[in-house]
Amino acid sequence: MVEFRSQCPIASTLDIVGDKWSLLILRSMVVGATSYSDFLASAEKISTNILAERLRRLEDAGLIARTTARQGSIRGAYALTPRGAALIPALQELARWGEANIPDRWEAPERFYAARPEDFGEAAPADG
Amino acid sequence: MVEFRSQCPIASTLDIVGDKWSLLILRSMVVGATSYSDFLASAEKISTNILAERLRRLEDAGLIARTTARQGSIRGAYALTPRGAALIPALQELARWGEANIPDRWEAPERFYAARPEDFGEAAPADG
DNA sequence: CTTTGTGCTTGCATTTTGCAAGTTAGAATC
DNA sequence: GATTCTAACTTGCAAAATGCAAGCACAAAG
Repeated sequence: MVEFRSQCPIASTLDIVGDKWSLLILRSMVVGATSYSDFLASAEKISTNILAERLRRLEDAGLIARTTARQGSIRGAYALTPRGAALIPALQELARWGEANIPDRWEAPERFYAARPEDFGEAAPADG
Repeated sequence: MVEFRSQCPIASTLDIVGDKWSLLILRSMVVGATSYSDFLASAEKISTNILAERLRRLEDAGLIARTTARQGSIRGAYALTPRGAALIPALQELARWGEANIPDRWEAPERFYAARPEDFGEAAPADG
């Protein structure tokens, strides 16, 4: 369980996702990552033990859900829960700040700024 | 100097303010804290060495400015720079998420959600 | 039934954070 | 003008988080 430093909503949010990696994992999910190897492939080179531990913590915190890709498969497919997707506006603001205030950053892909919490509901979006 | 893990604007923003304390210091400034002892008095009990180091880093990063309260005084008064104030929307989104998704958090004071980056320009707001 | 690849775990080094105590300098007290 | 007082730090060491490299389990492919 998470230990909260105070009852401040910002401090408490950071107690859940304020480590060095959690928000980056969520970011990757917003732009389509679903598997362990997807996360490992991101530009920031997270190490495997940290990734495994963060995925567990984010699952425990109800921000992501692991739905094994096929029956009995070890291969997990991770998806944002509504609770996790509710962090999208915060991620977008952090991205906007970085683009505006740090030179030579990537421009986030359009789908990132277009993403909305409602897109990550219980059902997968209809396909056509 | 900050080492960036990648050119991702989110990752880079977190490389600057993504430690355990920086965003909380900025939060305190948004609601009026200006001195070292103001920051120490916040509910989260930051330790003095960390606080001193974070203030230095935030100043180096151009997010806050130290303006000694009076000529020759050791007593510093810290203020958000426009660059630091530009993080206010991100702080507000983190607070909104915490209020909506973690039980029993404080409600942020009205002045916090009312704060806007433009309020922290070069000049102090007119008084009347 | 060996090879390949994904999804992890383990062990240990390094870095970051935390705690308690000490230091320095201006302000107030006498 | 010495004596507290308090704000603003620094220092030393313990504890926790992170990083790196290697290893292991399991499934699919050949």
